[in-house]
Amino acid sequence: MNRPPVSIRDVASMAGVSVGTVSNVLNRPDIVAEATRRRVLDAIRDLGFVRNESARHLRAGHSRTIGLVVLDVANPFFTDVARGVEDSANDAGLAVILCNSDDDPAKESRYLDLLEEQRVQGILITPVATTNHRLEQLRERGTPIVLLDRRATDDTQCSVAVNDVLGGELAVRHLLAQGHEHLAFVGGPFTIRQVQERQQGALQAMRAAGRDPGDLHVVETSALNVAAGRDAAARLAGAMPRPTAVFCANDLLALGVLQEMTRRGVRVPHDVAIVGYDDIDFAAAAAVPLTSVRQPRHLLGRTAAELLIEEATEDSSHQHRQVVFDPELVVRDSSDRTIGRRPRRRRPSPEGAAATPHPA
Amino acid sequence: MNRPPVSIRDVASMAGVSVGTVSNVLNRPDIVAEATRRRVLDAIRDLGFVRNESARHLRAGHSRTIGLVVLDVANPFFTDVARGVEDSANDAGLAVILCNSDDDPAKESRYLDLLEEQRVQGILITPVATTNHRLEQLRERGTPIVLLDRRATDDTQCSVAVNDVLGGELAVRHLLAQGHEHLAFVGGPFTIRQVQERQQGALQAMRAAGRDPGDLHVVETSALNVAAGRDAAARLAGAMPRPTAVFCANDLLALGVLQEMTRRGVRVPHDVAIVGYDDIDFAAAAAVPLTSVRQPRHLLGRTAAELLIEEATEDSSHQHRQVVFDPELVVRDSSDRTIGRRPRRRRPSPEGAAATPHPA
DNA sequence: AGCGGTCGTTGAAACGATTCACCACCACCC
DNA sequence: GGGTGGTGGTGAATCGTTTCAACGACCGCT
Repeated sequence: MNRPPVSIRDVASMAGVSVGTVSNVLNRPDIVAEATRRRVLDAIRDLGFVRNESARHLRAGHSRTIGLVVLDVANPFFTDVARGVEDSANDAGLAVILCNSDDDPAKESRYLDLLEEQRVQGILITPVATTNHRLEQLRERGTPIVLLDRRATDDTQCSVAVNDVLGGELAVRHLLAQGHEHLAFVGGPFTIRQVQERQQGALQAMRAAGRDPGDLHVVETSALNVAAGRDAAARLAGAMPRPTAVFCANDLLALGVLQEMTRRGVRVPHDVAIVGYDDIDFAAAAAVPLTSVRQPRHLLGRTAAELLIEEATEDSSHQHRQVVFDPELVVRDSSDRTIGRRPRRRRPSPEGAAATPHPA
Repeated sequence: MNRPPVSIRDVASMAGVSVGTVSNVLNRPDIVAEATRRRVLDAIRDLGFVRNESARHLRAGHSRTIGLVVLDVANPFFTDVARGVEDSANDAGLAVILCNSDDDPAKESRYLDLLEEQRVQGILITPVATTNHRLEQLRERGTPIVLLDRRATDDTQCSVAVNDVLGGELAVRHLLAQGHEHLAFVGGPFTIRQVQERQQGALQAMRAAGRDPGDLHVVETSALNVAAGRDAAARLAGAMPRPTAVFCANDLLALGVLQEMTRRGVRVPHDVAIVGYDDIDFAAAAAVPLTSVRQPRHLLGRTAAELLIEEATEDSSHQHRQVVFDPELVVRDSSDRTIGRRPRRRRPSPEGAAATPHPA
């Protein structure tokens, strides 16, 4: 069953050439004579020879892998980011080592050790804490690092993030343009940077429209899930004046608000408009398709990986960049005042994307 | 910035010992005298020495990584499985290299090459095709392979899967127990094994209850998404007699059915009961919380990784095993006939689990 | 014939850690 | 003093590949 491993030396002796020639066939086939090359390739095939990457990399000094450290792959955000990273790495012939820090600094640190021992070409990371001695150290020792979904505070490193303030602005600007007077923001806890920035964007949009930011009815939630959304909607329903438009810090909250409003007989979007954030698959598939702010997650991952690869390949001529992507507003029925005044449009079903290619 | 890499040799000369001793400090610290050990450890710290895994593995003959090849990590099913794999690998001190085959045999093959070159300890894979020459070859050359979410046809390999027939049986048995007479199955296309097996389970449950399997009203869909579910519901609404219970091949279909039924004024669960499959996060958070069949996804990944590690570690005494997990029925409002006849229970909110820990 | 230039191939020296046979040293005891 | 044992450390060989100086063969040119 377990045949002895076959090395370049075995190939060489079978083909009647030196190991150097075999290596040339593998790496610079053009400089080897046609006949020799064929003999070597035949031997490789017959013996089932497979290159040993460890040996290659020992010589090269670094491996053909990059590390990806995220808070949790089970989170759809990171899932899409990971896809982007992988696609990009794949194009460059690199493998991706995936690590979940679970928001735990100790676990993060262990994974960084592991990646450094693997001599990865570079590391993409959403660090648990903002300042991180281990990361500094890694960078000093020559491992390129790119921050994911975090903005670098100085220009000694690359980072890739999405502009959450703009996202909040887009949402509220849209609601104001629809003629809404009484707006609410639902989100929390405010210790989360994203929640804060999205609210900040909402306030900016108010100001820009000449409205008093104090008019924004803020409902702080204890979490970012559907249940919290339902609670928030219950609180909003009793408010005077009742807001006619609600911007939620994420889609789960928005779905909760939608459910509770519907249950209370408040019609969406006729009586109240709702805008969510993240554009998760279910936003489009909800009972009332949800307007939402979409982040270019796949692109985020892709770009981060490209920056990393560039930094790892370029010979110290690399210019660090802090890329910030703009999110995009996807308008659907939940915030569309024209609904009901004209025939219901069946948009080209976006939920096709929500299909599970694998049904399990 | 880029300091020269520091090797075990540098450590040795700084500590005034031989490289062998440094290696001993790293691998068998107990056989080194206290004083020497401390001197070596100090040198390691001062120089910032980091072991080179490539070199270790070149000697060892295999690396401390395992490969995970799935159809698509963006699919929540595989996301959870991947988490399980990673947790397990982490316990064993192994790193996971993540690969998406995208259901493309060519891409799968490329990744298998890459993993073999990395001399991974083993590979966990959901193969695109059922028979796969590359996999045979890999196994013959000594790389342990464990099939994920596929049942091995012979006992020359390990596999880990979930019993889809039983899942279908559980769903329909439950609906029959609730006293439903007219049942429907919604799912498709039937080329998908999971769809087929879930239907088969449904039929078995009918037979076991002494019912004519022909009574099951089957609606084949073209896809497994929300839109297809809505279409199926439209078709069901016109059927005579109209089924009072619908079992859907996955949750997206079920949510589509739920939406369309509600839109048509058909009340769930009063007029029609619905059972889905997969227990995705949104099942619990839907307008009417959805009864669903839950698969132990995390456990699936964990177990697969454990089998793989066992096979890779044990010295040929390994017994191949085909593990099949049983799914579990999670009953919620959508199939609960008692709803409305008694005060609405707010169950301990399961959608807490649906929170995005990372809000982005 | 002698020279310079290609072309194709060779062989050995790296890369960095591990392993193992072997040695130096000391202690102890007959 | 010579044998025995134990402790602690050494140094060379090894893993499989890449790289590069060097070399032989051959050709064309003077």
